[in-house]
Amino acid sequence: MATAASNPYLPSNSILSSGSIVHSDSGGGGMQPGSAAVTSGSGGYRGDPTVKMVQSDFMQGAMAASNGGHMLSHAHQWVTSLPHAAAAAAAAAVAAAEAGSPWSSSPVGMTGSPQQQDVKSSARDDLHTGTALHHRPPHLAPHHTHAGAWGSTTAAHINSISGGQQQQQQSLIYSQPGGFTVNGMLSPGSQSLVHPGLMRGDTPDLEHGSHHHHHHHQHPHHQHNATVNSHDPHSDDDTPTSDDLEQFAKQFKQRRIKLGFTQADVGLALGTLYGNVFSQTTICRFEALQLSFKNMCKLKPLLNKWLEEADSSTGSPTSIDKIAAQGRKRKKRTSIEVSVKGALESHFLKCPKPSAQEISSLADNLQLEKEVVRVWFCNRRQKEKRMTPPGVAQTPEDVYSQVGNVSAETPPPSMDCKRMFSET
DNA sequence: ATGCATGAGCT
DNA sequence: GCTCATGCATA
Repeated sequence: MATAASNPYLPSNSILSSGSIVHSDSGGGGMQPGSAAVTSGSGGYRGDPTVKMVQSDFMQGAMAASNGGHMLSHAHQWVTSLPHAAAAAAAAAVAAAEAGSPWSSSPVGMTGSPQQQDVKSSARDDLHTGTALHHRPPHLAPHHTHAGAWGSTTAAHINSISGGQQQQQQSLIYSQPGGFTVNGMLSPGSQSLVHPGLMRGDTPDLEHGSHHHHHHHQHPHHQHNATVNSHDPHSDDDTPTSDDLEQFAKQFKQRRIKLGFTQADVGLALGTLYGNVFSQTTICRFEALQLSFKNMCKLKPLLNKWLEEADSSTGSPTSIDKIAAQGRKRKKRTSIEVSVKGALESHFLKCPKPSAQEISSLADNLQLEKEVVRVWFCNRRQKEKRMTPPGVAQTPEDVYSQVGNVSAETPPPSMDCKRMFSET
């Protein structure tokens, strides 16, 4: 096959590159004979349908599978990223003051496993942002499968719950290393960010109203925790609660905007300060509370430091250096037609975790690469986890009110969703 | 602000 | 294969 040495995914055949993937017009998940121009037609790099385990956990219905049936289509293929110098846009007038706290409803279900590579020694920090008037009991609420978001108002322990299938993660806190930077730049001015000491008093808006009202309901649960070697089971000053995070995120966003920084600026600054750069996406998701609980906990200290640094430097020109240049080949984003998306969502509702075989069938029917479909499901599941579950009415307060669910929610028996469609 | 993607680490 | 963290590219 003609393949570029550098591109494992290079489309060997560019023959059938019909621009339009689809020209469907009817909603309902109709597929049509289109072209396989969806990112290369070659086999791809993987194709070993072997295992297939379905556990199926959460499932909730709250979406509709509707589609429009129009849209344009793009041909996808790999692109060689080009160097782009980003110009800094100075205008970031955002003014969004929306209020929405999607979460604070589902329990978290992650375990803690070490990961990461740059966890330095650390000192704990933060949490003094001003809230934390509450405490959370040392119990977890490993509810079952309904991953909606993260820990409820109280459960926030990331210790190690071993809920069922989640793994990995890293320590929550770490501070800056001895003082080196990967970018080769350190913010001038103050390195001891540990305590800005004084801050400008022009920001009286520290409203942590604190209107917490968290009740919880948790029940013992399955599994076994086991092994708990050294550890203070009582540390009650670490691990912020969901409320803490929510409050912090809001404040953070507000201050950030007030100070005139964009999300991207913050991400870069973090790199400069700690050596850990983050993208605008991550900052955005943090503010929007769209990260996993654990991830939020990890980022909070860093952002908190940045905040201190930022607000203490009245007129200091923030060091904004550019680090860029990424020369990597990335697959061009595949645009999935709305109609196809509708079909995928329908299937997702039926079976969030399709087997490899099912994915293949689906891919075939939808004329998408198997990999694309697989990834779509992965992303979908991930999204389900962070999105506010019911979305529908139900104030955070009401969520907790649902006591009585102390039933033993047995882990969903793995059921297999066999192919539900065929093409003969 | 988000959709699709990559990769690490774990089963 | 999956989850989870993270981000480029895009709407």
